Amino acid sequence: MAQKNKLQFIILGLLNQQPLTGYDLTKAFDNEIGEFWQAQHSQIYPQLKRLEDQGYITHEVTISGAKLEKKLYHITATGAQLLHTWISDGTPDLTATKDEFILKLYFIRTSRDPRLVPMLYEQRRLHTDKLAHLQARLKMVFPTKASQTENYGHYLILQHAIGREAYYVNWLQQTLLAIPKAR
Amino acid sequence: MAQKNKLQFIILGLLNQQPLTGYDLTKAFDNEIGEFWQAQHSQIYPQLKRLEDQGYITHEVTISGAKLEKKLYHITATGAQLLHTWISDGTPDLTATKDEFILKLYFIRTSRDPRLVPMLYEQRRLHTDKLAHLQARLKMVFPTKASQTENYGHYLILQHAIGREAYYVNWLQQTLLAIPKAR
DNA sequence: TTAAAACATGTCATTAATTACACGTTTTAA
DNA sequence: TTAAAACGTGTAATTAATGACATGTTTTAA
Repeated sequence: MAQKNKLQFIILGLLNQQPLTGYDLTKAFDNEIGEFWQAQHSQIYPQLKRLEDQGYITHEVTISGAKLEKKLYHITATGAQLLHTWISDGTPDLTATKDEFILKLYFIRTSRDPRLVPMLYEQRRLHTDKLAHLQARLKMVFPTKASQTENYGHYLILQHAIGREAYYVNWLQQTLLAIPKAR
Repeated sequence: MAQKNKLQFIILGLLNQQPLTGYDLTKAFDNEIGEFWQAQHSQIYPQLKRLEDQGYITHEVTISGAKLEKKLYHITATGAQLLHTWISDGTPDLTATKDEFILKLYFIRTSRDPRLVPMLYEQRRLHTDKLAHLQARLKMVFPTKASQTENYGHYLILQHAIGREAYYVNWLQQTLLAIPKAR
């Protein structure tokens, strides 16, 4: 079942909150949703066309300034229904995380491999930075209890991502400590 | 830089351990390496041809039984060099995990959404099963201290995957407990 | 002995995704 | 005032990946 085109559901999910242009949707992937999903505008515009052909969204043209045409997309009732169905349906496939570092590690045969320790150091630095970044985001996006309740799912996944990174950093640390001091 | 064709490196990594046929490589994705990376034979055979065209591998034909031809692939010196370079090079891109459940969660706005609790239960069941599966694998594949040392990288990533799943299950559990009892 | 399962190797069609190409408008700051 | 940055919408070429199509051999177990 391939990647099952999740982009269509992300677009529907975002349009379900408010009408947006293709450009707005593209920006959304640079901001919050970009933390855990990526898409380029070259993928978004054709997908908008397909969703509209299928009747899941519609658009109205608005003029910005003197003549710049913007297409503001709205979700339709059937689109909202499709979104609801997707969320309600089971999610039984735990997609294996394609982590390139983990893949490389698989080919390291012994703890004496000189490439191992530098690899672990690099990853510890990267994941420590990522953790700090996510913690800063949580503080910025959800500063109050009320804000957490207002957008509960988003709050949960940010929290989850922080916990995941914290685990990753901790595992790297423990692994570094467990490696015999060479020679 | 797209997906950067990691399959080629996986093939090189496996051939670096011992000569294998396309079929053997396909099987490897059903077993150990399949825990964290997927590939079908329809992707593997063309990739073998490309790697051979580029001089990174060669093959010899052997006859199995009366006339069944098997192509046994070997890594070349330049292939081994390419593999080494890939492993030694930095791995600075932390690929965002495309977890469909997390994506759905993003669109859940409040803790009273009736879809939320069933979703969390399903994921808890799935990740609990996955955790048990990985723990069983660890016991089976690495029963002794010696076996862990013999294939250290593989041991590390299995351990890592177990820790990751344990964290996931724990987070789901905590999240379920934190949700107000409705109504 | 015979049928199913496993072994073995390929191609083709389609979809998903990235990068690059392409064009034009509006706003903002030097 | 003018140039850069941001806004805004598309297409084309290429690559990666899946699922289906296609064919044949060998081994194993009923």
